[in-house]
Amino acid sequence: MSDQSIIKQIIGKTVKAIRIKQGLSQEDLAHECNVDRSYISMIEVGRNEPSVTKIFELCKGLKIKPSDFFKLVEVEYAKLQEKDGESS
Amino acid sequence: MSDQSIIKQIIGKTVKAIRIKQGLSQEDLAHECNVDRSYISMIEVGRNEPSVTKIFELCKGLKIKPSDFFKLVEVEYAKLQEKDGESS
DNA sequence: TTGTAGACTTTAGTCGACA
DNA sequence: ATGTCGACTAAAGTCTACA
Repeated sequence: MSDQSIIKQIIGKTVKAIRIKQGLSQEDLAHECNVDRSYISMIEVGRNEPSVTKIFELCKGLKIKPSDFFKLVEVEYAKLQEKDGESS
Repeated sequence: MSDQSIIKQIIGKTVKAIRIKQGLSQEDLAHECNVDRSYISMIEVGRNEPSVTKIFELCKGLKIKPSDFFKLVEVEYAKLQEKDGESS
């Protein structure tokens, strides 16, 4: 229940953080990736969880390697797992 | 058109390769991740593209870090991009 | 042990318009 | 420059059963 929604929140925050750091607007990024601007917004806000394909495209626009992107996500995910107290 | 289907093929092959290496059956993995076995099959065959959330769960069962998983995917993806002749 | 089919519910993803 | 609503099409994801 928690897991399914946690990931998309993290992805959204991560995309936004990188986009800001690159000095891009949502529209800039949307244009780079050939998607609608509103879709970028949905992702960043955590309303939609982008598919891997989309994330690869986003990473192209964000000029970051997908594996590096997921490393960031992974770290945040691990943090939240601690809080929730997940015993592997 | 090509890109959208390439990724799921790569993900499928990658999941399968790791699963085999771990000596797990599809059913073992399905049980680890609390999903149906047929779903694992669909992924491996490249019929469905699992969401990031699902991939994180799969990685837990496969005992691999998501970022490492995506590194493998990324490498294969890069290879195919060469073949297709993607500039950038 | 794996692939697939079918039927179903939920969600991603596209787009235009408005706050 | 960003979030959201509404409506739509496509695809994910679940499950049972059969090759």
